Amino acid sequence: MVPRDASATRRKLLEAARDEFAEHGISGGRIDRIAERAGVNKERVYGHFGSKEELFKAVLIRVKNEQAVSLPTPGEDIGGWVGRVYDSHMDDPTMIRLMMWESLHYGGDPAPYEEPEADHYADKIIAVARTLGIEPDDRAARIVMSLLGVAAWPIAMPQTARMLTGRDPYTDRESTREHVVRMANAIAQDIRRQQE
Amino acid sequence: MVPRDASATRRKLLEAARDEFAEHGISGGRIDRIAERAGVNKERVYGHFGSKEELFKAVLIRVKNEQAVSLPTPGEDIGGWVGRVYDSHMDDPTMIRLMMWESLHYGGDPAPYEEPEADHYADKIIAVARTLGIEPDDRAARIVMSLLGVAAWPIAMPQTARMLTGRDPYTDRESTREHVVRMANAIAQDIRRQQE
DNA sequence: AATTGACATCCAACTATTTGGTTGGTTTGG
DNA sequence: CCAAACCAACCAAATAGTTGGATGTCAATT
Repeated sequence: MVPRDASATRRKLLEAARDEFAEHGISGGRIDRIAERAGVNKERVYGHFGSKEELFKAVLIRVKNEQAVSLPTPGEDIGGWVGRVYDSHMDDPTMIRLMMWESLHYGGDPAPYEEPEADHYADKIIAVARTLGIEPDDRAARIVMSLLGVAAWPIAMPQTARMLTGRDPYTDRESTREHVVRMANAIAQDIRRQQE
Repeated sequence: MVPRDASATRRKLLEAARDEFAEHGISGGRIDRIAERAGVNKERVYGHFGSKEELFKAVLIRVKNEQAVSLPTPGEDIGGWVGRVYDSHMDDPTMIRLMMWESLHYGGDPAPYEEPEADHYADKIIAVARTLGIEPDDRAARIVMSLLGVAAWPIAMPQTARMLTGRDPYTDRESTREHVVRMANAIAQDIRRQQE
């Protein structure tokens, strides 16, 4: 029923596509290169996924699921958590790049595969809310969003960072990290203070 | 010496290219469409700019200069300023999209045209530093970067925002705005407190 | 004032190449 | 022997970039 391990081919294609799309986006990504990277014939892309667009979606779904587990979990120390998130993006910007391509491709509209129920971040929201002593509601969700943004922004927009600070955010990694942690702590501090 | 107003053609091309690239990026942007949008022959793109890549750079340079003047100037009220920045991006995401395409295209490396001297944000850094009572140095620059990030993040990453909050950041504009302003004030508050 | 030469602007049509997607046949495991 | 997986070769459409000639503008010349 499953001759010649098709699922392995599928996985190799997904990984190759993940790298290719992270680098070049959906318009710039080349099916030929993906097939070559995967060591598989080009036709297999269409056999498994149907089209370039569908392959792109499949990559995003897979990567988002992976990210749900690979992203550090927040503890008592909000700044420390945001620092770890910063580190993980810095070590491997694949995720951040894919999400930027996704955003640019689908614009403000929901991506066709998005299910609102699939909240990969629910545990993060709960953990942050507990640490901050607030309810895990919309407000907490938005705070998590902004904390993730504070960590990702200098990596997502290195040109802006460079123009503002005059330094390269990659060679200047340590001090950027310290700054990011401080911003996160400032936000956490402010929420805590409002609780009183 | 300048028959048949070439500079007008050039300007029309730049504006058409700005819109096209903001929508589709450099790989997805089509020279034919740009020429058509501008109401000009395709060859004029090459006459004026040489290549697609050069046209993209020309657009970025132009847009960054425009942004330097169109971006609100910070006053006493940091939150209010960040709120206005949020509004301007929300009303017209062209700038934010172009900078995302730029970042993805050139990666961490400096874009070939970047001049470190051209600090379009110097006045913003000075104004923010004054309001916060700190020196207009690296630290102040990084703070401005993060404040701009806080304003732009929900617009740059609507998918993330939606997945986290379960709401559409575009229809949910007002409360997102309030949140962004609060984050900015939290950061400002924290800096001020440290001054004591 | 009219003519003309020089030159820059502009365009329709063309080209070489790339690219997403397809097809027809071959291999492989059950 | 059958169905699914696989592949080499192929195709039509799209696309960045080019070419050769036409058209408009200015300035020098008559």
